[in-house]
Amino acid sequence: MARQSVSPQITASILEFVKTNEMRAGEHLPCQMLADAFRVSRAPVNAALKKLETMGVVRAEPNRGYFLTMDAAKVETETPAGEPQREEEDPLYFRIAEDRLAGKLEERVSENELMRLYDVARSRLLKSLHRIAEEGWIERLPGNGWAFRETLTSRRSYEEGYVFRAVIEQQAMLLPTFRPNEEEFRKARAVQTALGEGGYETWSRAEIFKANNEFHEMLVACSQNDFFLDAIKRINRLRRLIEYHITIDRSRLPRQTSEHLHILDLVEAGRRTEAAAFLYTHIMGASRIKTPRV
Amino acid sequence: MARQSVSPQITASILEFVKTNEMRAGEHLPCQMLADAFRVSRAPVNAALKKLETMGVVRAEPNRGYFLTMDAAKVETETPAGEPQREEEDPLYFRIAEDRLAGKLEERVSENELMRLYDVARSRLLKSLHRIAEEGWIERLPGNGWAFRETLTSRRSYEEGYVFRAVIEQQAMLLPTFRPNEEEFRKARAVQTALGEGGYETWSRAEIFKANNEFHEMLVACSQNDFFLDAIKRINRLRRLIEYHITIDRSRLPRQTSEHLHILDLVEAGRRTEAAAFLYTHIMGASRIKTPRV
DNA sequence: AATTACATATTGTAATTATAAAATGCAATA
DNA sequence: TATTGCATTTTATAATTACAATATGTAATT
Repeated sequence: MARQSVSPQITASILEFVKTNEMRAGEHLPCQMLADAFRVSRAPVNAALKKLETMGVVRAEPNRGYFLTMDAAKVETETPAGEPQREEEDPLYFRIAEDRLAGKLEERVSENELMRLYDVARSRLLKSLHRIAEEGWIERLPGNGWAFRETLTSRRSYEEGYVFRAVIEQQAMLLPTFRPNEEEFRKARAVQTALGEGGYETWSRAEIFKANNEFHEMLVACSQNDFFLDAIKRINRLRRLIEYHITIDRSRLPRQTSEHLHILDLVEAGRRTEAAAFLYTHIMGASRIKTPRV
Repeated sequence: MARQSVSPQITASILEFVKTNEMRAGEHLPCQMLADAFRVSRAPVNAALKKLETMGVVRAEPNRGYFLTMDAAKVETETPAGEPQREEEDPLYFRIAEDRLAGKLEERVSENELMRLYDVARSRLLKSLHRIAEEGWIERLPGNGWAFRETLTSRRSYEEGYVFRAVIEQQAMLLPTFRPNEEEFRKARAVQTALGEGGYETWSRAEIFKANNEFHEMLVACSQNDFFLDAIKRINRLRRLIEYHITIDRSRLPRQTSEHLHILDLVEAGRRTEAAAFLYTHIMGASRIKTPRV
């Protein structure tokens, strides 16, 4: 009846933090530092740390705080698979997306109708609807009900999306403020190489999709212009919904990753115009081959 | 205690509808047609028509519906100034924007704090906050409270916005799907001419700003790509908040309108590349001269 | 055949709680 | 001096409910 806690998310965030920072066994995890990093108070961080202690990832020392019991590399495998790792996104959101894509939901729907259909409380439904509205594929009608926009379902808008991405990313790279971030380039290179050298056969669809998006968002972030980055992030959130329904053609991934690496090469060689042009055709090339299930 | 009605908005919409369609006295206003146009049911439309009847704009004929009593041109002046014409946007939203721009609101705020400060109910506050979140200049923190982003307040992001607009609009015009809409061009020409021939001295700041935005959005709409159009609309909603605080330099308006007309000329002459390049410098030129009050 | 008028069904909002969670101040500790 | 541990204050949410507004089916009217 009270609100649901954020501390499970903080738990997951701490694990992620430990991994990306490649921390070692014995390192200290100061409470306030974690709180600042995740923009919450110390309270939920403490709750999360207590849980991690029961999981054996950290151990508490009286009046000194929590310390890692194992190296970052070992952390994930030690995590018990039983507990829901990260909740962050309400499954209801995905159910609505699926049903809309599958044509099970009419263009206009009322809140009560959806509450009955999914058997959820209004508050929870509204949260998902607001999120969807923020992503731009549903909107409140002036009177009762909501209306889906065709963003997700039409072939035409799917193609428009690719054009938009290609233009934004190319232009972002051509901005005078564009400046490659060495550290990020290094990481991206590592990921793309791993993906190209076998990862494309074993990684999950979600992992592949995430790696791809992060590559492109990293490039746009180098433009140092938040409006370009926001625009790309916005459309990528949409893409995720549609592309999950497309069987990934894994045979194309080696070529994709080598193209990604080629882009990094060109940028680092200072051949920005070439890189931007290549990026454009790289994106448009991806759109022509896949076929959305609509 | 129950919800607030949409019918006042419908009332305003009907007046607008009558004017933009240049309807004449005696013309019929079918209920269902209006309901479809505004995407509501007949109920609020009937309520609005009843109100318009008391205002003398329409008259009811039994079993035949409502009919205009005057020509569209006369409608607005006949509207009693006493009633709030159109509410649509909660003033609370603007108060928050003003206070944030004036630096009266910290970067982090809690809902209760804002409720006390503005003396409003939570439900109303949340509506404004959600709208602001959708516009991208505030975000929910994971725990309690909300955090403003620097979108509105920093000089840097103000300039980034101009770059984004210039790029998007130029590129939209260069898309192969771009196709000028004759009717819209004609209307835009009329508005810009009126503005250039004296309107720049008499129109209100809001009217000038609206005309300018509509011109640019019309151009982008011709690209037939909703992602480009959405991106521009999104950033224009932001701009409205900031530019309201800048004293319009009316002496620049004749030049601005003549540039707008020049763009229309170039497009209609089929010189799209030139038009797009000119559009780019037109937008960037505007950014350098104005100075935001921050 | 289209539209209205009216009766009825349905919908979403605003107000009001109880309550768990988050935030925070401060003494104790390393 | 930085950090923890703990007690206290503050915050936001989920569940309920009443009711005005919206939506809609249908007979009557033109």
